[in-house]
Amino acid sequence: MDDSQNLNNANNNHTKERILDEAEALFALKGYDAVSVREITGAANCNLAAVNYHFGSKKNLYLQVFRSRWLPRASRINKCFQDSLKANGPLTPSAVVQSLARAFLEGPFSEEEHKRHHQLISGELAKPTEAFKMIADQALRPLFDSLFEDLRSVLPDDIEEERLVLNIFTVFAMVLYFNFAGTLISSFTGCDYDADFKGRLVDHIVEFSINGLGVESKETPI
Amino acid sequence: MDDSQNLNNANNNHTKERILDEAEALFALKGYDAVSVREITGAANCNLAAVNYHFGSKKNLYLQVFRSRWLPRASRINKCFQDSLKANGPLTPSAVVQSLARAFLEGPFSEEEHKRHHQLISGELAKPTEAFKMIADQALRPLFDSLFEDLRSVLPDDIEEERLVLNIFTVFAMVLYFNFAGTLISSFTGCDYDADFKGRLVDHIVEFSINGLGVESKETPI
DNA sequence: TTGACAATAAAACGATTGTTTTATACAAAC
DNA sequence: GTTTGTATAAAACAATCGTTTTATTGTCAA
Repeated sequence: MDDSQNLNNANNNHTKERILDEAEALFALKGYDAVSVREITGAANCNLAAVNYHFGSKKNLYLQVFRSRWLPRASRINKCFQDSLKANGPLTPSAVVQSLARAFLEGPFSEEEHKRHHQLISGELAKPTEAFKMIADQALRPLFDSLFEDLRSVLPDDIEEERLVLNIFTVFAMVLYFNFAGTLISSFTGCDYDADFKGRLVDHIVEFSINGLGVESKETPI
Repeated sequence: MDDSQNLNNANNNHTKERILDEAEALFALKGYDAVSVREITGAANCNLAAVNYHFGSKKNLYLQVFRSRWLPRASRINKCFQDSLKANGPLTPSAVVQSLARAFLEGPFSEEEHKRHHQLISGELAKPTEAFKMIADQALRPLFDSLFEDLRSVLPDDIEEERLVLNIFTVFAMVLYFNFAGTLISSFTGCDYDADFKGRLVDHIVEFSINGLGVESKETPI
C-alpha cells in the first residue's frame, strides 16, 4: 500500500487515482451506504481487492476522497473568493458577499465537478460522519473566520458579535441552500438552472444580504 | 396485509404502529441504507417478517413513514403557521416571516419529534428518493403558494415575480438551514441550541428577512 | 539468476442483507 | 365444530456485502 500523494511513477492514470475518481462520483451521487465496493471497482475497471489494497477499507476510501479531492477543491474555492475580493476594489460588505456567492455558485470548476463537490458536503451536513470534522476544521472554520474579520472591519463598530455570527451564517445558508436546492428552485420557478440564472441568483443573494446586514443603502454601487 | 389508516381494533399500540415509530426514528437518525429491517423489528420488538407482512417491503415502509408520520406533521406545522398568522394582527411581511420561522423552528412538537421531522426532510433534500415528490407536491408546494399569495398582497405591487419567488426561497433557506445546521451553529457560536437561542434565531431571521425583502423599516413594529 | 517488492487478479471467506416460506396461535363466522 | 382469515413466530432463502487469502504478474536490486 502506498499512501503518498504522488508516486514517482510518470503515468498518473493509475488504479488508485481511478478508484478515487469513481468513488467520489458514486459517493456524491448515491451516498456512502448505497455504494458498494464492487460498484466502485467496476466503474474504475480494476479488481475488487484494489480498494482494500490501496486504501485499507471502504470507509478509509471515503475519507481519502475528502482528503485528496474535496479539501483541495475547497481551498481553490477559498482562494477564488480571496482573489475576487482583492480584485473587487475597496472592501465593502457587498464586495464580500458577492465574492463569496460567486466563488460558491459559479466557482472555478466544471459543472460536473461543482455538482460533485456540493453533493458530497450536502451528504455530510445531512448525516455527518468522521469526514465532517475534517471539513469543518480545515475548510469551513477558516472561511468563517476570514469572513468574520472582513465583515467586522467594514460593518459598524457597535455591532454585536452574536449578530455578526448569525449574519455570516445566514449568508452561508443562502449560498449552500441555493447550491443544493437548485433543482427544486428551478422546478418551482420554471427557469433553467443555467449560468444566466446563477448570475441572477448571485445578484439576489447580494441584494438580499446587504439589506439584511443592515447596511445603509447608499453604499455599495457594485 | 392491511393498508387502512385506522383499524377497527381498539388497541392502537399494535405492531404496525410500533414499526412505523421505530422505523421513523432510525431512518431519521441513520438514513435509509444504513438501517436494516432486523434493526427496525428489533427496536419494535416484533418478528422480522412483520415488515414485509404489514408493508410489503422495506422501501414501502420508508414511504409509509412519510405518508402517515411526516406529512401529517407537516400539516400541523402549516396549520400552526396559518393560525399564528391570523392571530398576529394585520397581515405584514414581518408577521408572515415571523409566523413561518416560529412554526418551523419552535413548532408544535417535542424536541425529539422536531428533530426527527427535520432530519427526515434533510435526508430527502440531500439524496431525493421517491418520497421527495410526495413531500414537494403535498407539503412544500402548498406552503410555497400560500406564502406567495400572502407576501404578494403585502409587498409593493410592482415587485417582479421572479424576485418574489427568490425572496420566498431565501426565507425558506434560512428556516431550513437553521434547523438542520443547528449543531454546527452552536458549535461555532458557543451558545447552547436551546429554546432561548431558538427565540433569538427567530428574531434574527425576521429582522434579516424584512430588510432583505426591501420593506421600509418604518412598518412592522412587532 | 536469484530474491524482494509492489501491483493486480481470482477465488473464497463469514457475515449480513431483504425477502419468502412454513408453521402456529387465536379470533370471529358459518 | 369446523372453517376462515389475521397476526405473529421461526426458519430458511438466495443474493450481496466488505474483507481476506492465495496466485500470478512485472520490475528493479543484488
